[in-house]
Amino acid sequence: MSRVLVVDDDPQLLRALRITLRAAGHEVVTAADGRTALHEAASAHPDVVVLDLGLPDLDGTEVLDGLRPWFSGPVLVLSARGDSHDKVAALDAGADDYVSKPFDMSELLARLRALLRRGAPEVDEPVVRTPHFTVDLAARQVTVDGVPVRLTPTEWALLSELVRAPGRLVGQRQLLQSVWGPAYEKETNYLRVYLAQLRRKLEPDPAAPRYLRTEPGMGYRFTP
Amino acid sequence: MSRVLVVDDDPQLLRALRITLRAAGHEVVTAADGRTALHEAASAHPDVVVLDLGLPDLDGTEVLDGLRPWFSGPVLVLSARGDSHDKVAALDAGADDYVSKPFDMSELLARLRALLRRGAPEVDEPVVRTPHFTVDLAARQVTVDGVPVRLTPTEWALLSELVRAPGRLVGQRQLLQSVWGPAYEKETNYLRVYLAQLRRKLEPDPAAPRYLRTEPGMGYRFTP
DNA sequence: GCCGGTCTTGACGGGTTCCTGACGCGGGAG
DNA sequence: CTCCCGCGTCAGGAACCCGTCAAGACCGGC
Repeated sequence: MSRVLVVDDDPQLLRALRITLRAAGHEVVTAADGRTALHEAASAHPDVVVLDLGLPDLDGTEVLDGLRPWFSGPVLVLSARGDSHDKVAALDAGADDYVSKPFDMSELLARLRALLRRGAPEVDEPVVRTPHFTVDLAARQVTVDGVPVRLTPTEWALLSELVRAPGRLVGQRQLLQSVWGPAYEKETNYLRVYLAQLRRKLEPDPAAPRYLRTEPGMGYRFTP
Repeated sequence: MSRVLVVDDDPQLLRALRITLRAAGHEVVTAADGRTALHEAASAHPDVVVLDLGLPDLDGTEVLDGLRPWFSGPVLVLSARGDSHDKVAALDAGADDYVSKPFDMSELLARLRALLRRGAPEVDEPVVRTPHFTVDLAARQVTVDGVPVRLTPTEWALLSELVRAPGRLVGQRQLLQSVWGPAYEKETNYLRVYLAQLRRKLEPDPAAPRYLRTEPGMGYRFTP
């Protein structure tokens, strides 16, 4: 899902964090001291940094100072010291959150989710393009060859569900459930009707779908 | 500097927070229960919300749910309960930070600074122009072909909400919520009435809207 | 109390969207 | 070869949504 750089000098904690973060779907990069941390942050392009303040070579604030001029992603600071003076110092040095050891792993994960959630909209590409049409998720607008096309609410709900998973197959149950609700899991003819309408509005040749393909018996797939 | 909405039912804490935040250079708006909180959040346009979870009328999560669909600024949750399950729940419900009572005031301020630092600068161009009329968001004035037009408070609230998102579709729920408050989510006829009034005052041809377009079933869109 | 402006509320006609059933086609199974 | 399931297509009626108008409620200033 997203890349996390974990900086800590305690190998045991590092290992625990790596396992937990992997299980939560993150890609994990680790560093055991400040110098490596700065190096890894530059080369691995993490989305978020988890930084222990008690490092053998550099002070935690020094790492933050080295990071902040060019790294714009969120930084979550871990520390054994819990008094508020340290927290204020770290937060004002550029940290986005501060968690005292010992900490609860599920809370750490939730705080990471909150940080990533906020960072995501900027990085996330809310506009999907194909050679023939573009879908702007944020503005809720579709244009074919540059001219805006009007979609009904149902058409839009269906299209956005497909476009949010480019190249991936989306099961008909999932489509029906997220557009019409859990009670309509069996009404596959709805899909046929509305897919046809979408293709008529978007595809260059609606009879030979190029972007909104159907996988017989399984579902549909949007291929940019 | 920035506007803070503080939601807490303890008048003493509310007063302390107001004084401290004022001293730190913030503008402070307060609410003592969930309903007022949602209403104030809609009308006062705060940059950040400090939300106590233990409110007399609504559950804290309900306030978050009412807030999140349209409020994009950071939310810092205060709570008397400190176990990690509550923290995870609040963070996953859309909170950006979680502080347990009793808390250190300087830490709260530092966390607010961190949240505001990351928050979008919101350097919106305060004056929006179209070939036919201009909207000055800062001066609260609209001119059509150079001549000022009088708008009622409700008309203005609706127009500014639309103009703040040029080209983007604004859902009718969001419009109703931010103009009339969360209790009016279903009164879509208000929108019809006031959109008609706005079009009569602004559009060159009110019968064929060019700038304030309606997307049936979804909402309205301002296109410059 | 009166009056002007503003906000709410209800009703109606016209247009659009949604659901539903029917039909034809094609490919795989028997 | 035939049957049958799944898919695409089409069309019609019901339900919904929107724009419009007007009358009553509300609230301030005078």
